[in-house]
Amino acid sequence: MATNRQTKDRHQEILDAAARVITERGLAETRISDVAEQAGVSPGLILYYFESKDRLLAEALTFANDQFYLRTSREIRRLPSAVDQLRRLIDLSVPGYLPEYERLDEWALWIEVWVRALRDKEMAKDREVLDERWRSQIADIIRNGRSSGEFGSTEDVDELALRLASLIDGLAIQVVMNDSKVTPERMHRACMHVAAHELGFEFAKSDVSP
Amino acid sequence: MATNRQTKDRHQEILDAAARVITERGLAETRISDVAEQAGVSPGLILYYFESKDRLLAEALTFANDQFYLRTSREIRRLPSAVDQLRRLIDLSVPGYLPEYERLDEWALWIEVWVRALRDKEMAKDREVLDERWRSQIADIIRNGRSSGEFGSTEDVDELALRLASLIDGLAIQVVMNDSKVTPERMHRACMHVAAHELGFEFAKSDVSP
Amino acid sequence: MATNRQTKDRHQEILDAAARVITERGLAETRISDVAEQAGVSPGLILYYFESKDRLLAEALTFANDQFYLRTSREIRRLPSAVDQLRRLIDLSVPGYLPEYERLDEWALWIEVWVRALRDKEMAKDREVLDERWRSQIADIIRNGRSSGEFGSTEDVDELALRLASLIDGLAIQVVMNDSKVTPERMHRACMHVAAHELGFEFAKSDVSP
Amino acid sequence: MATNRQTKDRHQEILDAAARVITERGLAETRISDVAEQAGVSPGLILYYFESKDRLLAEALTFANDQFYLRTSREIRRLPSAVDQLRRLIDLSVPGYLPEYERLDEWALWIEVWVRALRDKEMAKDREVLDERWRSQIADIIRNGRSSGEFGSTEDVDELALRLASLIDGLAIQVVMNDSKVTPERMHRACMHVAAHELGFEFAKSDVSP
DNA sequence: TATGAATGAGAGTTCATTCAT
DNA sequence: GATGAATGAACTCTCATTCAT
Repeated sequence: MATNRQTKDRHQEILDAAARVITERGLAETRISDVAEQAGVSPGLILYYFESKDRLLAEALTFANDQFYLRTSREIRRLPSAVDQLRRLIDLSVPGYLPEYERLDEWALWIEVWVRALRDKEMAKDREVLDERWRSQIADIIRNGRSSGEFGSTEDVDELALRLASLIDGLAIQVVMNDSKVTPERMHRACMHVAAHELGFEFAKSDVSP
Repeated sequence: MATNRQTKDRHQEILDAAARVITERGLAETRISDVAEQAGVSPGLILYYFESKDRLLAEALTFANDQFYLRTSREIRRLPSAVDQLRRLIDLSVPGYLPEYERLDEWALWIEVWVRALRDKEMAKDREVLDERWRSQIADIIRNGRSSGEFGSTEDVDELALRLASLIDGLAIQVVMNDSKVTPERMHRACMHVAAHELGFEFAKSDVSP
Repeated sequence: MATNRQTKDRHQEILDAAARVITERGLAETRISDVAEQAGVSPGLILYYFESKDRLLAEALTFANDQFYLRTSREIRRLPSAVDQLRRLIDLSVPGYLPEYERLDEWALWIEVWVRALRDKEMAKDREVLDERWRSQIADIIRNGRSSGEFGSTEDVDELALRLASLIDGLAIQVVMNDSKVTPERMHRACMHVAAHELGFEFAKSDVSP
Repeated sequence: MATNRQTKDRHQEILDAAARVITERGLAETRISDVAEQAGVSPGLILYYFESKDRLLAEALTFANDQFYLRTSREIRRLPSAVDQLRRLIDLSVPGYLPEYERLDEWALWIEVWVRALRDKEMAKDREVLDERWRSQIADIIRNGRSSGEFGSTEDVDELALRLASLIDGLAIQVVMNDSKVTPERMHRACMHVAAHELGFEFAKSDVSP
């Protein structure tokens, strides 16, 4: 239906606008009128589509993070080897590493998710689902690499995936905060180091050492 | 001086109260009147001691995190061997692992710091200082263990410290969010695993496997 | 346009209400909620139409004084002779002289303008414009009377207009303050005296002496 | 008594401080803490000497205007001829005319008195007394000049004094507001013109024309 | 006298939400 | 669907005033 179609578009448009505003101003400083302005509609309309500001922001956060996951996932699946996939995943995960994929915004939103999830059960659940999916993606890459012989045999894939994912999270926080000691390059090196050692393979020299 | 003393106490009392309220309600939901109530004083007094709500909350966050660091640091320095120190540091870092040191609150505050630091230069700087100090503590333990022969020789102490600290951060997020798949025990195991492997030593069997 | 029309009305309504409240309570004691009550709307709406309390009050003051000028001006222009015009202008200027034009309120507002203009550049400028316009009106009457032969030739019209306008201001202050020695009648007499002497003509006996 | 003496000093000091603050910030913007700071004491002490902020400000206003009157009066009485006295009175009355007696501050305070007197009976009464005294001073000068033959005979001294005093008030307002069309010189000329014409004498040429 | 910590009563302002059009 | 006027509930911050010391 045309109407339905249009409605869906408006939903998306508003979510997009909200995500952009949250990125710019932070969750706590985001007002409905900001989102309305960003979306080019009136504040009243926002609440016509979303039952409350709270619901809107929650949806916007998961929506944005979902978008990121999908984009990343699509890119990675295209690559032929597990080594390339893992390398790409790390490249994409380091905020500010690839000029064409800054990822600073996504990480900022991701941290906002954490804060909200501390007190919002719904958001906590969404976060868990997103995180789980992310770890699974890493685990899948590892399993593929093991099948293909690219990686050595590893005791427990899920444990390794957890360690890798968590390392990325922990490092990204610092990078995204502009920590002068933890640059994107240093984060990248650290991730590559762990990947190489834990999976028993050699990345190209250029990747591992500066 | 009595006056000075009292004034200092009030400052601390209010900061304490603020930290408690932030923990409970979250930074965004913390009102001056909440802090006043928690501290058992009038809202007006809060602004007699702190120039604005914003300044108060910022100070409360760094104050609380500072407190945590000092407590942890004091405990660790008391231990004789580097192995014990590292183990204790990990024990204390895992939220909900030690019943007597829940640490859930501290981690929640720490995440609030991150969000604020995204847009508040001052807070970003404070965060960097606190983080650096934390990494240094880990690095120092590693250096001590290497000198004493407890740990094998490691290529780059600072890199290792960064990896360990970041892993802890990344895992703690999930634990503190009550992720059903990432329990305190699993986080503990993951940290111990990395510590053991990267430092080339054996923890007691009971530590490594559940 | 209906919307535009309505919006304009609300603006005026609020300015009117504000002027009334300022008259009643004084500028310093006027609260937004008073204006809202007087206008029969919610306090929030006041700030929907005016960016701040300060802007509202400033606009209300100039608005009210503008209104007064327009009303007076319209009345005077209707009169055929310069003598009548000048007499009418004086009649209208003496607070409490004509029962049907008390003018006490307008003078009170005018004094509030002075105080504000002491520190508010914008208001100072507005005041100057209003005052200049007022003096011009007097000067125009004098010029007309000179052309028509009603008044004798006077050296400098603008100087005379300044003296007359200032005399009126200075006397009105005392009358509006309810000075027991400076009654409306006495002020009226004083103004007529000066007008007659400076312009070299005779008012009807009844005007000059009580 | 020493105590009494000191108390009196403190009273004066505080009144002085208050007058200075009112001049600087305006009556409405004057806070007790401002006065305290200006006087170099604690805010508490202000209310130890004055029963309320309102009383303090009212007293400060009349005090300051009283001071001005006394200073002017003393100066004038010293002069030998009525002509000189009147000229001096005018000189002193024009704000910004004499570099050594700016008088801008006093006029500003005087306008604040008017606003307050609109609603404060007490202040209205004080104002009337001060004003009356001022007009009497002018009337006395005129009477002296008439006795000495300096001035021609004038019908009604009090009426003339009222007209002169009011003219001065009305002009001073504009000068003190920095009206670009009403400069101190122009005000001075206007006052001298009226004085000369109404009293039938010739000032030195230099006084009357620019 | 003098201080300054402490209170409490507002006041302005913001903003989510509603609803008539 | 869409607007934007209107409301009302907070919330921060200010400041006169009190009072123990």
